[in-house]
Amino acid sequence: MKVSREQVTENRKRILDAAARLFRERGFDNVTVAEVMTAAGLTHGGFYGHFDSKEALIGAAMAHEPSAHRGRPTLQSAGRYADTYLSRQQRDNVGVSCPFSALGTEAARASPEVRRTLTESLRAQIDTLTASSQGTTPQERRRTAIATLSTMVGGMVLARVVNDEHLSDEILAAARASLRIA
Amino acid sequence: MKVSREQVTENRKRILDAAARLFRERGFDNVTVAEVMTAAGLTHGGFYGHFDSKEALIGAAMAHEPSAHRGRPTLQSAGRYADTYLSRQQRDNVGVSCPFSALGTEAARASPEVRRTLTESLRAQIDTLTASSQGTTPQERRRTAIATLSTMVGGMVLARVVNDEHLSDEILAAARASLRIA
DNA sequence: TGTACATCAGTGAACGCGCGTTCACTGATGTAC
DNA sequence: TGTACATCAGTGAACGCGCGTTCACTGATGTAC
Repeated sequence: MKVSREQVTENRKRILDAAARLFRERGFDNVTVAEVMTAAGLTHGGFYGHFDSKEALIGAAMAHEPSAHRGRPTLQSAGRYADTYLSRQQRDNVGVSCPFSALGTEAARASPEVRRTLTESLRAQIDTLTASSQGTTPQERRRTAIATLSTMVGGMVLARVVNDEHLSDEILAAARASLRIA
Repeated sequence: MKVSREQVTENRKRILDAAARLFRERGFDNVTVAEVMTAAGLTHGGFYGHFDSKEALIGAAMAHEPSAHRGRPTLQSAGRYADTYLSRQQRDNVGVSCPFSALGTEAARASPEVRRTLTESLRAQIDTLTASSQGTTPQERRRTAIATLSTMVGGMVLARVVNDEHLSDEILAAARASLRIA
């Protein structure tokens, strides 16, 4: 049955929210179109009214700001941001975490659209973090910001791979302790 | 036709070499058993004489030291190791690179066996790197080593995701410059 | 404002391809004598 | 050492399941009058 225009917009948002979460939790290849639609409260047949293909959904989901992220405090200090990023809480909630730490190695092989989206997102994060990074010149602060993001992403990837929670916690703590943030 | 015992051992090694390379290049899910066998110079039907399942192959491939890695200089300094790790050469040859940077986000969802293997491998790398890391106490050197590995892995993941080679080079350089290695 | 009808978002069955896995067969290996 | 034969690694056709995608249908929306 036809639904109202507002409902269509709402449904699309729910599909993207579900996709963003499920892809982070299980990877692009281990989530089916039908699962995404079910999680969005719909049936799989309607999917192609919203997107051309699963690949198009992946592209849109990576460009989508999930509802779970909205309304979060964004103007916290860089140090607090990093501590939150490298928390056990984030590690254990991969569904709402940063796409680089949740999907980075897969994203490197994804469509040009996905890589373009993530590249822009990373540029924005570098610029933001540069302002609060240590260094005497703008160039040095930018270098520090990039290194900080590398440590955050790598620390989270390693913390999620290892099967020993004690070591995982140690990795998060070591990564946090090493950051040079104002 | 039956083959000699030495040939069986050699074939198994070739399957594991092919799998280790193909999985890094394309991810566990985007490589078929038939492709691995073809790359090893065999046909797909023989696969189950060597391994119980594709999942078992993934486990064995992650525990396998690929032939491409053997004979490499291992006793170089930590600084040289890090510079090599964070080189454009490594970035562009994902097939022979470190499993964490090539498959990290997928490995986090892989079988217990894969995670166990990678955890042991990471422990060994932490111990090795601790010896050449900065810090006044063993604990501090160990923390530095973990942070260094995090930066290396994260820097390589980010460098491979972005679709702008200039930015990618900049990430590698910034990550290299930030390391605190003796 | 009310009514008739065209539109079209969503449903669920069906399709077909790809891939992991199985299996009967082949023929070289390697052992028993 | 040579011969007969049992073993078994590898071959390639076939199976069957899962998943992306399609499509005829439904019925609520929203528009024309």
